[in-house]
Amino acid sequence: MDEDLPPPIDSPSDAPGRLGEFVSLSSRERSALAGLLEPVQHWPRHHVLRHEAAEPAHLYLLTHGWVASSIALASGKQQIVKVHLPGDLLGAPSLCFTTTVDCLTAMTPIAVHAISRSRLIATFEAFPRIALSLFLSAQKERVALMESLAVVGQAPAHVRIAATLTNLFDRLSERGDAPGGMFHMPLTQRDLGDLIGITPVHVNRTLREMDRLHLIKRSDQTISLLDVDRLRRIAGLPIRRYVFGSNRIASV
Amino acid sequence: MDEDLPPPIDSPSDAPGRLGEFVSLSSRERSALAGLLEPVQHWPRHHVLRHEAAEPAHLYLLTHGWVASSIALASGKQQIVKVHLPGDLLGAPSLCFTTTVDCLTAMTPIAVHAISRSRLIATFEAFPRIALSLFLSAQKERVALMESLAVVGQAPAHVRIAATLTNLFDRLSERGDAPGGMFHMPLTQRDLGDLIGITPVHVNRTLREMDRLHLIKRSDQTISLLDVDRLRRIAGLPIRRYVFGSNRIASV
DNA sequence: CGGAGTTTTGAGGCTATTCAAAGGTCGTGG
DNA sequence: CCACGACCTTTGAATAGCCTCAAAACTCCG
Repeated sequence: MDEDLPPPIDSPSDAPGRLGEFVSLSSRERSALAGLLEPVQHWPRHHVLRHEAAEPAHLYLLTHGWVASSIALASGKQQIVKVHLPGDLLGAPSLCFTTTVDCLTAMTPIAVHAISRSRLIATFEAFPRIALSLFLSAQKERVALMESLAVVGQAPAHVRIAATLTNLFDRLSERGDAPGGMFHMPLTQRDLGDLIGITPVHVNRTLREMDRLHLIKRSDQTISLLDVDRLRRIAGLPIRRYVFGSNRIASV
Repeated sequence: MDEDLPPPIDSPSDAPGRLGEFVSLSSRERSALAGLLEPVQHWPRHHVLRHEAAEPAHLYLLTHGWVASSIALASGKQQIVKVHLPGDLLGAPSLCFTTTVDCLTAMTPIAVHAISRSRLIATFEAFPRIALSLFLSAQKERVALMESLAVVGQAPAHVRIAATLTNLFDRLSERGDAPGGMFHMPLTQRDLGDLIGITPVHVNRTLREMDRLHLIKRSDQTISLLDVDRLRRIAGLPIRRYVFGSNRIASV
């Protein structure tokens, strides 16, 4: 099985990906979104898509691979604030600032479509339902950050790891990329540390302990969640249901 | 004492407050926003405006006082993810979920206008520029959370406190509520702890140490930042400039 | 005046950090 | 094909920062 290679999003109707997740868009709206996408670009692992404190001229739609969004502190440490997966829109938080807020780094080989900031804003004004959809997606990202903050602020290392792994599992599962709790895990232990606010050394000891408890199994760059339910209970976060399906905001 | 009570926002043109911060709205748009506001409600300190896991039928525009948005973990601990000040829109993160994400608690006596969720969404579709404006505000909130996460994840206690105090100072200063670095500080040391992920005992020792170093001075429920520049350097976060003024997105 | 919540202080313990180094993996170039 | 370097993982030992428990002093409010 091609379990760690999600199908690239190529056809125009799929192109907007998660951009219309909360609002069912008309075909006119979907093609307006697809029209924003510049030709696909491919980049290798470790490529910096956009530095911190740069000119925020573009956003990116990630169609393949993983991208970390990170913030550097004066102390020299950095926090990864989000690991982006395929379908995610990158760079939106910098939209209201004169200079980019986060650094976007490829954690795997990636494929992205650039999106012009000014054209996106023009599309907002022409297509209010697209604006509504992206607004709701932004709120969803806010909630993800709120939960990360809660876990990093209040929980010990093994809980932070459990929360991170179940979160990745859930998001990968939406595209069928984590069958049987197993998925490709390109983050190094240092990356994981930067993500959850823990030293790589301590990440190692904690992972090793979770391994010993048969919560996870690691091999190569692959991880298996052996007991997702128990990991969720350890993480201590509620399962959230999106406004979707029947509640999804219908087409006009 | 009335000296630290900011003037309430009452006239219809002011009512939208920060809702139009990034887009200059027409008077028609402004009155559409003002029309969303239900009559003002007043609540005492410690009142829970909206519990976690409740029905998300309303948002709130805060016009007076401080409100904490918090998330509870299974461990019994809670994280305050944001301290809202007058002009802030409360409850938006829950918009795309079937159940509310955060708990909204008054930290002072407050005044709020409820906003119907469904009417807000209808307004989005009718007024694309309002949608754009609220979208940008949501991105700004996202950045605030990203910075909180970075500080809580990577910095020791005194840095977290410096970042929190300068952030409050900056936001209060926009409305002239922190003259000379002095402002009313209704958060208890326990609240501060819940906000930055530190035990109240350790918050106390750290505040006391910062007091000794002449960085801050505390009395009553009031705090003075004696050296804002040094506090900013300790916090280690860049000063961000908003897309505003000449860059502000003009009226059609 | 009593009671509840907040601030302050002390002592001891635990989690996570720092520093250091060895062993492993992988890609690259000789 | 092997040797090398770069990076990652693993392990150990000592330490620092923060937590827990506990209790006293203080403030505020009824």
